[in-house]
Amino acid sequence: MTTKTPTVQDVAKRAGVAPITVSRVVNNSGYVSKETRARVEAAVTALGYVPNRLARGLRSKQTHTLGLVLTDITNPFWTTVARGVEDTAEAGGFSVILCNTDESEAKQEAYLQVLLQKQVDGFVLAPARSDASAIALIHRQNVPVVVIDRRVPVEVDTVQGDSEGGAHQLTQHLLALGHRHIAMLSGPQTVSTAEDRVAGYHRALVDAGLPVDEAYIFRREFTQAAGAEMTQLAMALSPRPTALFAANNFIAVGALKALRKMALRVPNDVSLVALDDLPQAWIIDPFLTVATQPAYEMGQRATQILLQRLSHTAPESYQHIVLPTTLIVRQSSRRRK
Amino acid sequence: MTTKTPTVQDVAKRAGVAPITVSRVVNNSGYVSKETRARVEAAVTALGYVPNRLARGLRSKQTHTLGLVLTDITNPFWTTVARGVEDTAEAGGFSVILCNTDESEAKQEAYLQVLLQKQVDGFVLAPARSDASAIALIHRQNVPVVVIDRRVPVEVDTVQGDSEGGAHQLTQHLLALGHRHIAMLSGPQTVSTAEDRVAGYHRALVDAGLPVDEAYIFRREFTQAAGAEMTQLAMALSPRPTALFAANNFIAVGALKALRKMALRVPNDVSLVALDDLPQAWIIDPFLTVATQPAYEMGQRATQILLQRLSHTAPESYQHIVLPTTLIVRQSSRRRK
DNA sequence: TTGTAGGCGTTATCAT
DNA sequence: ATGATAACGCCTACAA
Repeated sequence: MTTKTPTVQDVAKRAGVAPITVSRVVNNSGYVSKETRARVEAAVTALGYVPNRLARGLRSKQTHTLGLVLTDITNPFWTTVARGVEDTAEAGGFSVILCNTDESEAKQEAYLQVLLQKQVDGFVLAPARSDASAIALIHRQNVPVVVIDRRVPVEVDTVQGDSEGGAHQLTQHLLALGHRHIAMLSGPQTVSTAEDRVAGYHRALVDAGLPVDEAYIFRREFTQAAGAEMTQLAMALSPRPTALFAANNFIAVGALKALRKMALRVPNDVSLVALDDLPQAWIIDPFLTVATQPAYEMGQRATQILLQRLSHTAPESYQHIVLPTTLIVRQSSRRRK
Repeated sequence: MTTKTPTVQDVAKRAGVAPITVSRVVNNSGYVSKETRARVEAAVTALGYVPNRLARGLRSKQTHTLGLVLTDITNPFWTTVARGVEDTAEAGGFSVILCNTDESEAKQEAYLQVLLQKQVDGFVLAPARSDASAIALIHRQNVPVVVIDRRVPVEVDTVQGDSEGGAHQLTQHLLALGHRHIAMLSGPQTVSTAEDRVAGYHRALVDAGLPVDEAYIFRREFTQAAGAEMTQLAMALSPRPTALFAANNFIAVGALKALRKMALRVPNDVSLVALDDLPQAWIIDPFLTVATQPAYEMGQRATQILLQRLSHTAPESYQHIVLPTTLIVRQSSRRRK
């Protein structure tokens, strides 16, 4: 089977028109008479013509493709963000290439390079670290980026959940229940989201006129294993915390598993709250008190801003969107005994 | 900022060589003297040159990109498959574009078109339906495909889990525990995987010399909602089933939720088994008896075959790989009282 | 409403 | 070991 794939030329010849006319029909651009259009369309289907986007992109400098670079595709928070991005992009006539960095800077740079080489028109990026290097790399090629979920020390559009506010909400909730020793199980210090959550926790304590004991603040990865480890350390403190704050959903699951191993019951023996929900699809019986972020909307908003930048309908100045979290009180938190 | 992005030409000029030499350096192809290479590399970094993959693909007819088209990215079975594909592709120097069809044929066709236009070198495809149309569309453009998870009525490479065998295993397990009325909660009749699981269930009953009552076999979507609905219907049968067989993990979760609503306990009041496991990351306390498929390996094998086809090192004849399932007996199944 | 000419950035082919 | 030339398939710019 060496039948060369048909090109605009072939279609044009068959329809008895010039190549450019075929282009106009296929792209719905410019004037084409009804009859010509019909003839061209017939030729297209007869030949099984498929436009070559490489050639199109090479010539037009527009690939109508966005790069979406996330840190953890196994976390439903991120798959939900991805849905928001994808739906919005599709509605705007854009495709999305999704890449997963596993929080690795090396992987991130490799993917960014590939996507830049593929001439994506723009990026939605959750930087593996809250530093400027990734954004600098992209900006160097004059490609727009919207940073999602995290802050970075560069001027760039950003869309985040209100980590600080959500953490404040949850901590306040625990304080109102009478808890005075609350351990904070957070993520890496290099990720702004983690530090914002620590800040919200901090502010709630200060607001309540309570001292902040650094020994009760833990910083590890955003993983189950880290959550379990931090829980063990926290429960060894004296005085022992009566409540735990998990800075994300994976940490919360790790905490639950560790507590179960230590034969401690939630919320009877210790209260547990988390920022980010657990995936409803897998939870038979939701019981965790959480502050949830509007993940889908975050993806939507980020993409809208990006599309506006691409169509030059965005305001000159960079935008910084912060979307509020929602407190959902369930059964994992209760009044201190 | 209207600084045009540098091209091979610019690099060539700066290094005092011909464009083709730059190409040879960047791609490590052909002979280049040490000194020339050094000069070119210096020019590349000085200018911040990034190769244009569109132009490269247009000229060389190879994009080193694979299309991965799946039916449900929210299901960890599929994210695990995706990991297997991605890792294998990356090791072979290929990128992957991941698309999610939501089991919709319309979405599937749209994505296939876009990917074909982007000139992907090959596909790993989980067809939304077990029919030939999608594969025909791809084959028409002379692009190789490996079908994963499902059978199709066309000659093509396939990689599947042993659905029939796994279902047989699980049913036999329930029969050995004394269950005689087992309801089968399966997926759509149009998906081969669902029907293979029904077939395995069927064979186990026949092997045991038991009659097969079609009333105990349900076919809906592979979703939680469908699982809950089928469970309600099943538990209304007379005689009431003492065990339920969920044809996938989502159906199992739906069944669990429905049973809980009916105040029926697993496994005290009814046994439940499933094909496909639940994601360990989110399960505090795994208790479901399952037959698991080697999802990661399925992705790996499919990609290996695809890469072999692309390098013309695959055997002439199409391959049909069937990977065995593993029975994991936990606490959701017990002897009939 | 339709067409002509040329070039996007790269590499295959054929020299030297 | 390096280079000149052309071509990949499409679309922008400019006619007619």
